[in-house]
Amino acid sequence: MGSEIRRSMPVLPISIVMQLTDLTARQIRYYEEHNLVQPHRTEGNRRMFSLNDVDVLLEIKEMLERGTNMAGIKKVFAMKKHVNTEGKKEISDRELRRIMREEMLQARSMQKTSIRQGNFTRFYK
DNA sequence: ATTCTTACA
DNA sequence: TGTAAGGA
Repeated sequence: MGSEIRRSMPVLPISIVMQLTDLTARQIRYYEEHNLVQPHRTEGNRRMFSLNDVDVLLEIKEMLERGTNMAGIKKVFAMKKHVNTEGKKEISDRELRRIMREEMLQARSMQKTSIRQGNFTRFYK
């Protein structure tokens, strides 16, 4: 598992990440404030992103384009973390229930958006 | 030349 | 979210 360390290596300055994701510096910093990404900092306080960070930002961008707001994105990532932590092989009924509950809360937290955006099935791939 | 933080006619 | 201001 040496490719993983490489993907986690902080080597990209924000200008490059902007080009790679088509996100503005403002947006990237904003998502960091919400702890969706945690870029490394250089001695001069410059942000340095890893390829994994870029992937996360791309996922955020896609969800944004689908109409998901910050609240929804945060919940999705929180769910992902739990799913990954507890293994994607067997998911207990209890966990499935919790995930579905989170989905409902997410849908409720968003104005008129349908549960379409919360289709959690994509977290199992 | 770049990026950072803070703040909002 | 954009953008101006003032530092680093």
